[in-house]
Amino acid sequence: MTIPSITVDCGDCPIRHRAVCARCEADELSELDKIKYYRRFEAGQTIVWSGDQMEFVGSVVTGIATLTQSMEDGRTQMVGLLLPSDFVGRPGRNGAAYDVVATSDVVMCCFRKKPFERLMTETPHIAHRLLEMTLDELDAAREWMVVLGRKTAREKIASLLTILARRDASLAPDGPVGPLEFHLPLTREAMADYLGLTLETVSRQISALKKDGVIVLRGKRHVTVPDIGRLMDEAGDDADGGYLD
Amino acid sequence: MTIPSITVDCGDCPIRHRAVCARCEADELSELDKIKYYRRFEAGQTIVWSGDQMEFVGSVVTGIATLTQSMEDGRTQMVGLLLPSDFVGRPGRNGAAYDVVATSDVVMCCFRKKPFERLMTETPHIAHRLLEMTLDELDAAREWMVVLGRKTAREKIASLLTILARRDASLAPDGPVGPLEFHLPLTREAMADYLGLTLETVSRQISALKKDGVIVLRGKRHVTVPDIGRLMDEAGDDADGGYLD
DNA sequence: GCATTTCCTTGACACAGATCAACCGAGCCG
DNA sequence: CGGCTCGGTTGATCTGTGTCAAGGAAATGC
Repeated sequence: MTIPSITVDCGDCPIRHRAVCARCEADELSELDKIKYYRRFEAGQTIVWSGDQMEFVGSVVTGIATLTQSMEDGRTQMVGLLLPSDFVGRPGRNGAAYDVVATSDVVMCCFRKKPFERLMTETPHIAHRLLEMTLDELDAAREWMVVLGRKTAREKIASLLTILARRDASLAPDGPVGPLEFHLPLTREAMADYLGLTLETVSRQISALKKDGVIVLRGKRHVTVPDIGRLMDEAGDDADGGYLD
Repeated sequence: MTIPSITVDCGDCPIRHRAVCARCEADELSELDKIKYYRRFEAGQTIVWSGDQMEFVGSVVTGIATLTQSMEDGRTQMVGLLLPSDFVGRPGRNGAAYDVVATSDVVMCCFRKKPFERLMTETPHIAHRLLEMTLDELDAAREWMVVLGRKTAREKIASLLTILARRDASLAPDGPVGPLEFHLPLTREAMADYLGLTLETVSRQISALKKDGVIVLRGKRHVTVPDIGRLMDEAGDDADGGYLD
């Protein structure tokens, strides 16, 4: 539920990166440019396997990826959703802790890990940004723990839709005005994995929200939210995400 | 489920701090000592209210504290458990994001926030440690998301007991040898808040684990684990916490 | 065209965990 | 001592969500 607060214009990528990218600081421009490169992944492709070495860090430029963790018997829980501008990687760590999977076609703006880490240690400003970003992620993870531990299925769905709606709105140039519309970037099964539900329950609750007029569906993936306040009420959140800093 | 990996001997406190404390680096010794002080909190006392300014960061020296988040209707979810040596605070952030509550009497080794942040920006080593600690916490939070989203009540209890047992064992001088014993530092209600259950379910599952010989209780709070492997099986975890770095 | 696959919806039913309620034992206080 | 509170246990019952199953709609391939 973190709302992007620090964004920078990379100059190259068609998004505003959150936090770390070339051209964010004039000083580091040439250095970061030297170690920057792009990678493309196809929908369904696993970007990193849990436990593997990760040789890069970077940002999602386009597309959606997920962080998931699986139990031995196959139960899986998504622990993070990576939307455009989100950062991927564990600077200072060797192995990946989770599977990173491309849910749609994904383009990532990557930095080679070793040089990036060197740059990080030499550039307090970058280290500081990374700490901020990690604290944001920690906040988001803990916020999600409330969703997983205490919310009903309907509230869970509403919470997820609220995040996606706000995220889309914040990327739009003119901010959240009028009824929000967005494309659902996840299958029902992926939503279930994020919410700790089954796909059948997800489907039923979406149908229920539709029947009650909280959302309008065109096809199965295009969502219109006539009243974002109504949706947030359904999510059981405080009036506003509650962010402070 | 994070296993403490970096500990330092503070020289003053009767614990080995995780990560940041005076005397961890000779260079910063005098500086950190200047801004260090102790605070005592009574059981039940709220150390920080969500949203309030936090004027310190620090480590728990003795006692147990919890991080909790509440919904408007009173449902509460614990999002973190603070045991001796754990770090408290959000360097670089102003408001607290959660309630921090002392579950037992607590002594904290605190550093005044502003000077600590200054020191942090001037001392790459400290900044780097804080990033590592925050990544640890993020891993732990995400690990807990699997517990909340996908585990059964019995598995949840076993997961919590495993954490507490391992934490106690790692603090003991001779490591995990023979049957583990530890004091349950939480009420059934606090356990329920951590696990996304009701206190009745917690009580029932503990009784069931006791009946099945997975644990032995003396009184209501003293736990003996005859076979930690058995307990970990019950928790549904991979053979070992799965930590890599 | 038809077959196949993928994603989704809906129904019937089962069950894990919530809810409501009674009670126990220990500690504390007047 | 009696009365009270707090933390915990256990039983009876209810219910939200999981499970199992059937089938629909759209895309893809032959």
